[in-house]
Amino acid sequence: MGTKSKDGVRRRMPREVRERQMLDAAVVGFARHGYQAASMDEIAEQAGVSKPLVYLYLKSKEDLFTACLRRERAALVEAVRGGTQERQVSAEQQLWKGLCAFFAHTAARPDGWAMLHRAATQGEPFADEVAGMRAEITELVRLLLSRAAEDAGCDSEFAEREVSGLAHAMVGAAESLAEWANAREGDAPSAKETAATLMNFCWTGLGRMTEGARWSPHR
Amino acid sequence: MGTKSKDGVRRRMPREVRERQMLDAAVVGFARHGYQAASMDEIAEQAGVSKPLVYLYLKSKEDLFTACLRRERAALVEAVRGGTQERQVSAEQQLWKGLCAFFAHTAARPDGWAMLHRAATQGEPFADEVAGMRAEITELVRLLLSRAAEDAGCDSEFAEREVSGLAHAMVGAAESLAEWANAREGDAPSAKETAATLMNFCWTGLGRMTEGARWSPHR
Amino acid sequence: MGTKSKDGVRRRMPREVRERQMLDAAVVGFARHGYQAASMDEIAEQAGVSKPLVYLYLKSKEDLFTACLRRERAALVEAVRGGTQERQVSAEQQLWKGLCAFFAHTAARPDGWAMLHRAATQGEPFADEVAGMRAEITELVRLLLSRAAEDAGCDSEFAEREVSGLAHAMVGAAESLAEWANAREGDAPSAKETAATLMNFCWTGLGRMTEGARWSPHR
Amino acid sequence: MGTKSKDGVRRRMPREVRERQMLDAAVVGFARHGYQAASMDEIAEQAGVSKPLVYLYLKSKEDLFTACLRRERAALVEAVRGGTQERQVSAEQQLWKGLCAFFAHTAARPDGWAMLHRAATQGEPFADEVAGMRAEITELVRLLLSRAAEDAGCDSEFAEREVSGLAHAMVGAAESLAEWANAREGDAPSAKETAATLMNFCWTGLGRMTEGARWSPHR
DNA sequence: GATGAATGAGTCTTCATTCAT
DNA sequence: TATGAATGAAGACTCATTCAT
Repeated sequence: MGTKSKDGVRRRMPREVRERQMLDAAVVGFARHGYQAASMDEIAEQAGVSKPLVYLYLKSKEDLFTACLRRERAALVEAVRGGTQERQVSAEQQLWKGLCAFFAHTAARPDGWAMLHRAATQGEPFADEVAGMRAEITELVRLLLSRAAEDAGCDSEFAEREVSGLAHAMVGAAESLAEWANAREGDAPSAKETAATLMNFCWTGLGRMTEGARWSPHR
Repeated sequence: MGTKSKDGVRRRMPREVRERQMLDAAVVGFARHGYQAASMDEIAEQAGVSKPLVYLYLKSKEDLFTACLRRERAALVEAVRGGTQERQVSAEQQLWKGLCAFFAHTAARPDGWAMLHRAATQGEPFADEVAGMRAEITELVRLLLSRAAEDAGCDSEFAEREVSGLAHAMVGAAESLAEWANAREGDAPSAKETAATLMNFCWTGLGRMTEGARWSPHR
Repeated sequence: MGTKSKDGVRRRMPREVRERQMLDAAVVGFARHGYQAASMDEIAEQAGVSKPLVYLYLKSKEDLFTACLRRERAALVEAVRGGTQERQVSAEQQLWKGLCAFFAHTAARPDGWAMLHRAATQGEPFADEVAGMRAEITELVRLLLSRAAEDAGCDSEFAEREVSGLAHAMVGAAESLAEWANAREGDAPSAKETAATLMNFCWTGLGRMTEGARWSPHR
Repeated sequence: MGTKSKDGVRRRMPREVRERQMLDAAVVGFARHGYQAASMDEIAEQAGVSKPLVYLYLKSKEDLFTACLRRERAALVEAVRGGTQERQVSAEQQLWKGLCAFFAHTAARPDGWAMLHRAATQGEPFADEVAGMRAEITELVRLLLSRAAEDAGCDSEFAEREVSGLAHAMVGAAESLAEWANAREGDAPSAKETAATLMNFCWTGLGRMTEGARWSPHR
């Protein structure tokens, strides 16, 4: 139980390393059980460390959770931003790259993503942190949609509020797809496949909207 | 504290009524704090009943949660089904009606919806129940999309798997929009507005897909 | 262990009674070990109750301590006041009665007194409560000394500050004597004996002071 | 953090010096928080040393406390003895000198005195040590009082037990006054003033007692 | 039908103390 | 000499749950 050297004694490790191990274990625990149900005992054991050490390094359960949150959030945002940063390409291409990066990341770090996703529905203490992340990503998407509209020569009628709603829908759809893709074992679709599904789903509609067309219930 | 008659004595009420009060209180508690953080004490007090009575009627916290889940699930599914049941109309119209019903319901019972939504990320004991509901709704959507494809004379190329993904994306988008709409205070959009946003977003793309067109990264 | 009925089952008791038992046990615990070292587990066991009940009724260790403090303080102050209340008699007689009452009380409730005494040197949270009690008693003594001076036709030279110091000395001496008397087992002096010791010690000096005489190091 | 030389490296210091630093820090800690609440972490940090070093030098918290106790006790007793040692002068003058020395010392080392004073109400482990000190000082006073009685030609009626009580009262009064004097900020009385207050208070009474007079409640 | 009284089991958190270097 | 790394043991506190009336 825990990281041991060859002669069965637990190794001393630099703080940095141990801290990473703890965060790793914590992410798994929080992802699987949620904030409340996750137990510090289990996390410590999973990290191969005694509980006091966890408290020495990470102060409290709340702080530990926040630290995990921040790390995973940073990793995710960076991944998504990475695909969106090239200024040369069109908004369409950027969105595509971003989606690919998103699905690749969520597939590569399923526990990290699960934790972030669950965190959205945990209690107040983390509302801000989580809302912040969601806002960050949604804003990213909103900007892209907005720019796509501009590229298409769309006038200001394509109001802020409408784009906002679309961005939220998009993010929700992406999250749901990520969950769905991760849930499959064996025949999980590739990140690109999933991203393509989403692009297929919405891009045309978005294009038509920029042209001023609106869907209406009457016919 | 609690429901009292004019002379200060707690009223004896038929089981049915008391049970509803408990479920109501529980839904609020679970919605606001999540399963783990919600406390039986608080729920009992909120329901105006002593704790032992809650246990007498609902057996355990887990059972109470499940009961809430089932009730809210049934209400939501029924609401959505209501808009989709008319066999005469087109799949498009049915989807539209269903979305309207969904957003209307989530707006009318925010706590119920919040609980269902949170439940999706609570621990294992309820995974089945919640997954069941999600599957039920997703299946509903999947059928509609499938039928829309058929209506459009689309052949079987529009494979099961692709539609499945779309249905998940759709449901995720709807959930996200519902959350977004509920979060707004004051200028919350109407159910129809929200539904229209979503239809705009996806319906055209869906149409094009049924025609065999696919979005592709290369141009 | 704990209060049991004849058939070995722990009895249900009205809250009031149980609360008193808890306070009794807590006073003993706090008196013997001090605030920090006293354990809630031990207190609960001593009271013949489970820990949660202690928390249900008394909220927290700090609150429990405060409750004990208040109860013992009230009892002590009332006891001392009782001997001092008769307005007819001289200050001298009142002081005498007060001292007798004080020593009688501290002898009758050694744990209560020990707790109060220890509390004076526990940490900040209780500083106010304890300081308040000390101030209350010291003020009582100060008034008596002041009045004794008046009775002796002493002018205002017998300044406030000087009386204040005397009152503190008096209280300190009394506390020390109480401790000393309680520590003896077997040949403990009676309350009256102890009170007489103190009166002997200080009353003449006090009298001379009111006449304007002062002790001085030079002869 | 800690004593560092100019180039930022912690200085190697002779054991003696380090040990003094630790005791100094410990006295402050124990004085402020009491034995239980004082933390070894804080003490080590305050001393500018790592915790293992504290354990290397002082073995355990209990030993550390005892060491502090002994040091402060020795310092206090020596200070008081210093004023009492001259055999030439009268018991009265010796008592006066002793009191002056006591109040001067407690004012000069408030933390040391606070620690000693608090120690009197800490748990069993130190009861002996503390009782020892109290006994030492009380005995000192008792001897003086006894000698004063002798000087006054008082016969053995002035029984041992009576003097014992008086000594305890005296010590208690002195402690209380020391506390009271230390608590004042700004207008704190000088050691001599405080000592004079106490002499005024008791010396006359003591004189009368040696003459056989006794205070009695009946007139 | 309804509840005040009561608890077993478990959680987070802290602290004095010791290795290994 | 001196310390960063690490932990066993214990304490405060809470919660779902049940008895006895």
